[in-house]
Amino acid sequence: MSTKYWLMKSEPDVFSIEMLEKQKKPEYWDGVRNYQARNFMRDEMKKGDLVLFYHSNCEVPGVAGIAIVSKEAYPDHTQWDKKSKYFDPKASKENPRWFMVELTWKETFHKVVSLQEIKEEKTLSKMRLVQKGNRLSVMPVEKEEFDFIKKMSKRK
DNA sequence: GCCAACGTTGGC
DNA sequence: GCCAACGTTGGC
Repeated sequence: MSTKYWLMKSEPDVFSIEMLEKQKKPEYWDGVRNYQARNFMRDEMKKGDLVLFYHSNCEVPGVAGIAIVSKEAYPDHTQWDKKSKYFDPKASKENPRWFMVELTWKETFHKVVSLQEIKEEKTLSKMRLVQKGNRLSVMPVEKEEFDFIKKMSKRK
């Protein structure tokens, strides 16, 4: 199996790449409540896949670093937790609806590759991220796009 | 904080 | 199964 590449969004106020780096342990990616995003995580994400860690809903939205999938999809426990904002009354233990993966920190970019810069690159114009109205929090990216963004993070 | 673009829900 | 109403995401 070859490595796949992904982009996952997180609000840095809630959870940032810096927090992932500091905690020195994997983070489970709970709270995904979108079927398309779930399917990507549950069906396609494999251990060792590489993830562009994207900061959304903040001053400079963009890719802030790289993480690696360290555990493949398993049921998201917050769906059964009545006190959680992610509680889903339609999910049962026998038939879980929502899944999550675990990510381990790999790299924090010296500078964030901003959404604005990404939009300016013709090479990246096919990314789902820059297409109109895209709100997916988990999406696949091409190896070429992944490598290109990594290269952009090293620019002056 | 605004609002466009979606996704989901529920009445019919 | 349609679609209006509502909720959410996320850039700005």
